[in-house]
Amino acid sequence: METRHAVTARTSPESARDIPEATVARLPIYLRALTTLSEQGTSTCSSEELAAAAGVNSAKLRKDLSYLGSYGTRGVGYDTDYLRYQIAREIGVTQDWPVVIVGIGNLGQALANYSGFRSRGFRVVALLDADPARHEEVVAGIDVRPFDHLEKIVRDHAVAIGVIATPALAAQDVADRMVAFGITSILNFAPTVLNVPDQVDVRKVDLSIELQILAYHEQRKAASA
Amino acid sequence: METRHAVTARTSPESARDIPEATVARLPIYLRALTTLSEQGTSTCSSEELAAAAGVNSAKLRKDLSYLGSYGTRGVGYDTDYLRYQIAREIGVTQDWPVVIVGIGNLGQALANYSGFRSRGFRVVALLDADPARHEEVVAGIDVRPFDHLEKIVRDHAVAIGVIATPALAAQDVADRMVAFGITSILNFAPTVLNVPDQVDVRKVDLSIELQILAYHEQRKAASA
DNA sequence: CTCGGTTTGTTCTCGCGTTCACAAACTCCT
DNA sequence: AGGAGTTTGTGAACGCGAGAACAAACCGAG
Ligand SMILES: NC(=O)c1ccc[n+]([C@@H]2O[C@H](COP(=O)([O-])OP(=O)(O)OC[C@H]3O[C@@H](n4cnc5c(N)ncnc54)[C@H](O)[C@@H]3O)[C@@H](O)[C@H]2O)c1
Ligand SMILES: NC(=O)c1ccc[n+]([C@@H]2O[C@H](COP(=O)([O-])OP(=O)(O)OC[C@H]3O[C@@H](n4cnc5c(N)ncnc54)[C@H](O)[C@@H]3O)[C@@H](O)[C@H]2O)c1
Repeated sequence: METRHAVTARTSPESARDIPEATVARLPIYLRALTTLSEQGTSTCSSEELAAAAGVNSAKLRKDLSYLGSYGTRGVGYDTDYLRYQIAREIGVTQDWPVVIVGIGNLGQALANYSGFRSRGFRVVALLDADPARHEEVVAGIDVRPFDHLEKIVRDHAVAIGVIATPALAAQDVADRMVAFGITSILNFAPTVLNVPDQVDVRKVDLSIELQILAYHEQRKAASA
Repeated sequence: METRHAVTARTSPESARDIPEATVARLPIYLRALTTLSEQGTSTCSSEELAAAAGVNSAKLRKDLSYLGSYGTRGVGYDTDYLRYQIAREIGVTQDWPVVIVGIGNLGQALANYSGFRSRGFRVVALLDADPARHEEVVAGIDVRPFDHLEKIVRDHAVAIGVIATPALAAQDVADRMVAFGITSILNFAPTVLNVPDQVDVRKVDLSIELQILAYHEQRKAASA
């Protein structure tokens, strides 16, 4: 897990509760589980059912939800759609967030083509690549544009979230410019450590690391056989 | 993070140490940092340098490394290549792991084309897809084959690790078959919770969840401004 | 050989996260 | 209305992880 703990309480009157980071990481899972349940026609669910759908302990689920408020009914459970809305609101995905993707190679194209973002609160407003040869292309109905356009795009669309899918060597530079132009959250797919100011959030997705963790346990299993 | 804690000590004579899960998750980062340092010609590095390259606290790094053994020299630091080898050996990536990818759509193709796996201890031995229309295709020099071939492939290549890049609805079924045929580690990209037996490890990569976590913090920043 | 400077390995403490267990609260049936 | 059954919300206990701090160990100069 990232070295990031409970968000320090900000001095705003509303939404005073600060939610533990571990809980924040699970809220999207609950949201997805609730959506599935809702689509299956379940209008009410107990913490036990929802926990099973989300793959967690029911006590943990209840404690997590208790940070948001008291949205259940004892003896009954939770109203599926109501809870779903409350979680979506807490996460902040009741409205769409504009997102820009930089590096439209193998991975960047797959991301651009992914329909799941839109339905989960995100909208890809631009695809950027440094390679002029790519600027002819249209991916997922969106023009691939030069990286230089980043500043204008961030300004015009009030983009706060950027996705980096460039080679590792370019990633730090891309991140620096994103930060300079006002992006404050970065999702990084390049296998490299990004240095950014404190107020900028970075989350990384590193497939090789995931596989290596699996390999470690796999080796363990083999050794004990 | 997954609900998975320190691996219970297995009763094997060798490699008796069991490494905390949090440390296991960081070892690949150290490995990558060491590779970078080595390529830059650094033959020795202190815990401070390596920690900076890996983006962690130096005390944490030293504690992590101490689980592997005592591979440093006080007053000097660590031999880059020697430590790199020791970590690779501990993770189990001194030899290649055969991997099969199921679901060769947008994402599966990007994964198949990704060269970083090979260099980090993994070898894609097969690409499988249920759609007959794809069986004509060759992706990254590998034939796309029918999903039915899974059993034979797992047997022939002794595959222990499987990657799921199918739609969410198909993922559980794919996982069930993988497990039935002997796969014991799964990397899941489909946005769904997989139910598998205890002895099977599952790690998930869910981009929407990552973005939603960023959105939450982003909303917080906006609220405090 | 000794001493000062450097860096590791480890101990200790603190805080977060998970889980248990139960009182409070609600529904439904009689 | 009352009681049995159900389920939430939370207090408390416990274990793991993070980081500070320091003694032990090593190097090199003199
Ligand atoms: N493909 C995968 O499945 C996969 C898996 C794991 C990690 N990754 C990582 O994701 C990143 C992208 O992988 P990929 O396979 O798509 O690589 P790729 O080479 O196919 O694409 C990289 C793209 O980034 C562009 N680019 C390079 N420098 C740039 C810059 N400074 N600014 C803007 N654009 C720039 C290139 O023109 C290219 O289009 C890499 O860091 C890779 O290690 C990819
Ligand atoms: N593309 C992305 O960037 C992205 C991002 C996040 C998550 N995901 C997830 O990754 C998964 C794949 O995404 P995608 O964009 O590549 O989808 P896709 O539709 O392009 O590809 C899915 C592939 O799986 C194959 N398939 C379907 N059922 C199968 C089965 N039972 N057995 C074997 N193969 C089967 C299909 O034929 C298709 O080729 C989805 O679950 C998606 O939600 C993708």
